[in-house]
Amino acid sequence: MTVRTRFAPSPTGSLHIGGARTAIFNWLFARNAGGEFILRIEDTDRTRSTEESIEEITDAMEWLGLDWDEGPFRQSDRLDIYQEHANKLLESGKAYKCYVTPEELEEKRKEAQSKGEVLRYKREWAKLNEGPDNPYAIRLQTPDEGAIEVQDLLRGIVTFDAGEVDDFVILKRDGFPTYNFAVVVDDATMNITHVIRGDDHLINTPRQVLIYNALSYEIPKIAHVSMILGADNKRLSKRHGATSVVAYKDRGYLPEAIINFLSRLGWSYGDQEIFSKTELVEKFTLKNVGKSAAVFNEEKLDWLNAWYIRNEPAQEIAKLVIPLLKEKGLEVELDNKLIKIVQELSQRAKTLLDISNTIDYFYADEIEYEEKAKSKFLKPEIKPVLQELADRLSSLADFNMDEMHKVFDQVMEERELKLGKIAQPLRVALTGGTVSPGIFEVMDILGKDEVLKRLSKAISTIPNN
RNA sequence: GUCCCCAUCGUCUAGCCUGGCCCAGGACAUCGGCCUUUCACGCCGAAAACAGGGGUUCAAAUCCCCUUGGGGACGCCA
Repeated sequence: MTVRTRFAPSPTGSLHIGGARTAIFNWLFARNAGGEFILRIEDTDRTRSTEESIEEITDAMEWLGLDWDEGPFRQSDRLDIYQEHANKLLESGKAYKCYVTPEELEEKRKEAQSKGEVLRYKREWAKLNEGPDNPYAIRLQTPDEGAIEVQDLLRGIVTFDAGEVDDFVILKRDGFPTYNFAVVVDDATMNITHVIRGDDHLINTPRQVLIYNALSYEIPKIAHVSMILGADNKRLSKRHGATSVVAYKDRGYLPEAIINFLSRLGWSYGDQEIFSKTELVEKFTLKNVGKSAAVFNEEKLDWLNAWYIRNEPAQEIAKLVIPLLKEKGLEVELDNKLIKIVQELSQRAKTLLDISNTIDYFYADEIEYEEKAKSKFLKPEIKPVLQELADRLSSLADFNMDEMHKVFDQVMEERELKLGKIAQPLRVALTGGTVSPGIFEVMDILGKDEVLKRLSKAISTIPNN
């Protein structure tokens, strides 16, 4: 039988980190098994679901490279299927109509709460408000005692007391299914073989088991993976800062880094840290998935992102940087110069923004000096050195790094100066600051004319003692 | 409160199932050093954990129990 997994987000916001991890696990599991990955939108909450969210989620998944074989299906398009199933249960007496209004229940709930209790729905309330035209919800008739066993691929058999589960709603009075009902009907009718989802759903599973049984559907294999927590050990949420995939995209992270990082959260393969996507597909098994919750550690993500920026071809990174520069009002083409710059800057960037934010001096018409750098390095005693450098560099017929090195060797020897003594002032002259790629690389990228122009500006800036 | 899940360095984790190879390995972060024209990269090194208690056993991070701690769920949300 073909393995079929699914990712079933509810469109109430953009794809968040936890959802992305679940999606990745399902995707990897399916791809590893040569199976199929289905995308299903769980939009049964009419008040909270939005079109924009659906688009944001699919965009984020495409960006991550999580391609799906079927879907996106929408539960809101399948209402007749759920109703059909609910009617079947109604006819067989496994479910019944409940006329109690949500408001009445809410009141009872509050009342119980004030007594420190939890409301347990009572079957005999069902006929309250009964009338031919009165709206009703459909509830599943559940056993009052006994044990409900859940087979979990990661945790083994988890046993629940049937007494804990009361007659829950499967079809709301608006005709929409509840989460538990829709999930079961969908997973069954879509022939899902493996359900991989967050830990927070484990508690729902006994209810779903009851539905499967009532419908005489086979229960798929289920694995509950642990959740991702924030640094404070609380469930990852808005107050932890950036929690959506797009937020990380916008902050200059690469999809490869996110995939790699999220895969390693709760899953491992010996001591290996860096995984290409193909490698992940090859190596992913549920056996290596851990059971405990994982804290989202942005520093490690940074390290991975830096690794990918460093190791990706400069041309590819350059393509990603261009739109970022455009946003800053810097129109740049994908040419040799840009690729060379990116090649250098990517060695010292954690995110794409680190590149786009430190690139300006390569394109500036006029260099502005950082005050501190200027006062520390552009001092009178260095003026003749810079002048000599300028003279010698200007006479170079071939402005390449070999020749530049020779010029520097000569100047260093004559003046008995170490390279460091010359390089820093020169760096300030050329870049305006004290941090940049190697000085020869910088000169190579700027080219002879620009180097001489900037040198002469620096020289004229320095007072004569 | 009730139910469910979880528990190895600050963090992600290896080892746990199938006890001995573990005075617990790797990675991020931290600190020190080397390299060096700055910043990075790279390399070398340091510090850093089996939550506590009780069993079982010749032997326990590994098996069992209790405690503690953390998380999740208790909706006509998903």
